[in-house]
Amino acid sequence: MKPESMQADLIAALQDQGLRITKARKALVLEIESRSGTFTAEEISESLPEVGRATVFRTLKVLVDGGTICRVNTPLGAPIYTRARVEHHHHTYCVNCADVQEIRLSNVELMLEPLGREVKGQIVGHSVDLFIICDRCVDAVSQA
Amino acid sequence: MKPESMQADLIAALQDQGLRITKARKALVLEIESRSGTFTAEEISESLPEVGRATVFRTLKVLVDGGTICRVNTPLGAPIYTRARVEHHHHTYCVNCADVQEIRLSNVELMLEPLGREVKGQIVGHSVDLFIICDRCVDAVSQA
DNA sequence: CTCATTGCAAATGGTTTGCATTGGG
DNA sequence: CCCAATGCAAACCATTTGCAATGAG
Repeated sequence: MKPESMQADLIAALQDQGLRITKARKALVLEIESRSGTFTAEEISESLPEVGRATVFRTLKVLVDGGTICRVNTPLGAPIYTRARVEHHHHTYCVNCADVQEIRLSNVELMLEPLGREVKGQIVGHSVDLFIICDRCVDAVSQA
Repeated sequence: MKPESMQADLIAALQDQGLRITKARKALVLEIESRSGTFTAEEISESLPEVGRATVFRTLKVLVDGGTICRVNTPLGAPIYTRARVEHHHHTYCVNCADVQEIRLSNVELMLEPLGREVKGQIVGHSVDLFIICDRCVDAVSQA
């Protein structure tokens, strides 16, 4: 598993969308790959001063449209992005420290199915996000 | 069920939070009551030119904090507000016309319970939103 | 070569803040 | 009376857009 193979899919995704592989896009993909967890447009932009702000947003949008990364709207502040490692997943959002974790809830899809019957119209997707107080914060709070 | 009684709870909610009943807040509550479905801060502000923009936002926030209205973040554009008629509920969001409907999914709470075991940290809330193509839009699309 | 893509800077949309003024209790 | 709440305008933040310059294919 060479470092190149890690980003191959992201680059491939761009090509699949008929997009050019430019210096800026390569830098962005590399930057995203280098991050383990979640990130914001702002953070990426800060790390890549040589890439214009607008291009960061434009490229993030393209990646989201291509399904390779995933945007999570947070109640306050800017949306958070995560690599879409799994086909479909959900998130936990710590209401205290705003940390977002990507999780795979094993049977959400299954359970959602019966709900469809209660809904008028065609379900095309869903968002199941859990607001939590993460372990770190629970500890911090209980000590205060 | 006099019109006054309709807004009593909203006014009461303000008082419960130790807030003053001012002209601006009365106007806002009345305006919210007059709307059947969902609304945006912008719409309220337009309908009440005598109330300052900032006050609209300040008051909406207060009402959200008080739990009497509910803010739904939409993927694009400004958040949408709905009266929180039921203790807890969810939303359908039409990806085509952006219409938001408040729905009560009978067994969401039940089904979320087992999911808690998969999650580290304390669950304090959740957001289950369904992205749909509403009846109106399904019709429109199929005719095109 | 040519057109997609870029960087920049200015514009935008939604919301917040500072501050002097007003008015509810 | 006093301080919470207001209106206004300016500030703010994240994001988008217009446009001329660049560079990938």
